[in-house]
Amino acid sequence: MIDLKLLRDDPDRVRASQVARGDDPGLVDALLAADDARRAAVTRADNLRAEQKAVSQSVKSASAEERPSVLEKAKALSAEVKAAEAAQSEADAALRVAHLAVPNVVLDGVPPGGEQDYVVREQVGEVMPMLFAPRDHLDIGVGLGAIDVERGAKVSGSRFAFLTGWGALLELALVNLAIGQAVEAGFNPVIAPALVRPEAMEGTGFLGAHADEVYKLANDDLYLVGTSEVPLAAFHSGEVLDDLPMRYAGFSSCFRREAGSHGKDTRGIIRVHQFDKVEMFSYVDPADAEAEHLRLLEQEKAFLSALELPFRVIDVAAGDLGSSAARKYDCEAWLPSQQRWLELTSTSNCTDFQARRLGIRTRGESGLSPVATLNGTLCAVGRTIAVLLEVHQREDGSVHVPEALRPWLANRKELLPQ
RNA sequence: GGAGGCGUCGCCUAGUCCGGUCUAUGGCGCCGCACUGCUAAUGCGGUUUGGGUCUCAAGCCCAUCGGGAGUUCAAAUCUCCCCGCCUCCGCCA
Repeated sequence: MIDLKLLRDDPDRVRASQVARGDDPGLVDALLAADDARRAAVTRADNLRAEQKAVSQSVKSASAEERPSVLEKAKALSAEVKAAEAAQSEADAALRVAHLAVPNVVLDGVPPGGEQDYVVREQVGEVMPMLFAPRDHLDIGVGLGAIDVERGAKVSGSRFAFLTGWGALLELALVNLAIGQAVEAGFNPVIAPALVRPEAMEGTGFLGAHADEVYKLANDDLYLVGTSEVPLAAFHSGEVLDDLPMRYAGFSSCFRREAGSHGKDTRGIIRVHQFDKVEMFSYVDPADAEAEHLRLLEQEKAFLSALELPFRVIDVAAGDLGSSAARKYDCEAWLPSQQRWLELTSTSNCTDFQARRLGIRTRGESGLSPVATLNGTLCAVGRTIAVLLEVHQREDGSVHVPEALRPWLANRKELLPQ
């Protein structure tokens, strides 16, 4: 939720943000109107309550002959208060709807426009031309006995896979490498629940426009998380944090319905319903948010570099940001089989937008105020395995093992087809 | 799954039986001031959070006793539902 004070003081800035996102600036005026209406309703109800309270308190001290008329007056006021309170809760609800409809205000420098309007910040590593026709990760993975999508489909349906043998060990190696790097960098490691209550899902904004993406367990009123950003953000909900910054690296399984992506990335394990992920999450003072964002990006770059993968960093355009994000950087690795860049990590600066909704505050000079929250992928395992296999493949079907992963892979320098 | 107990403004706690005196008691901690070579001790004052009003300052007003609904002129207190924690029983990797 955006800061209503900012909205009242500088509505043009919020309108400009909407325009940059390709979103409706009219939502800003609707929110302003809802805010006005609510304040009017609150003032009216407050005043009536004050009056009622006074009369009500005089009931006890009233003399026997006064009492009936005082009681009558109190009853009449009580009914008025009831009506005013109903009007107030209606106005509250209307404000909430209008408030939730306005996404975070984008930061200065974010490229305007849609999905295609990203700006490439840098490229790390070179895309080496393959001297043979590259195979895709599924072919390679099947050859290694590392990926089994047929049995995945038999047991769980399409977009599910088994990781077996070297595939299973690769996952554990990646997770170990990622968690180790994060701990080294001062992140507190966390194994997070993958099932959360509605409030956690709502508070992080995942039941908005993308509610279709989320698995729900209706019998238990619980949701399966699509990322450990959800439990990590909700971790401190409703709390006052005195020791900022706080940094976490959470490991969890992630579940996505992929409702809107029929026919997209259907082959292999690039887009599946269940995968594991190591996610960084930071709570910081809002003044430090942009610096922290770059810090998360550096962690992602260091991790991909350790895997010896060529990648580029893009500054995602305003229209392609999630509603909570004020800025987002993606790292995209080169996928040889498709000759394209594939998103491997994504880091978002949510400023105080998410924290306001979750009630996560810190003590400042002028009392309590929301913190800033930031999240970033350190390693989305399945997709990273896919890219690793493709980039490090050799003509004979063997796969080079980056040095950083070898401690967990029996010190192998290469994986050989079965 | 069954039975019982508990939840008060940072922490602990009084109040709940029997509705109005609760503008929620006291202690600890914290902040300010006084006293004092320094510290400590002592004394005095302050210390929930959110919202409204406003010269966005003081002040004033409203709400807030785990959450919600209800009864009532009036609810921390009575009723119902929900959530969480604890104890015991059952089941279980």
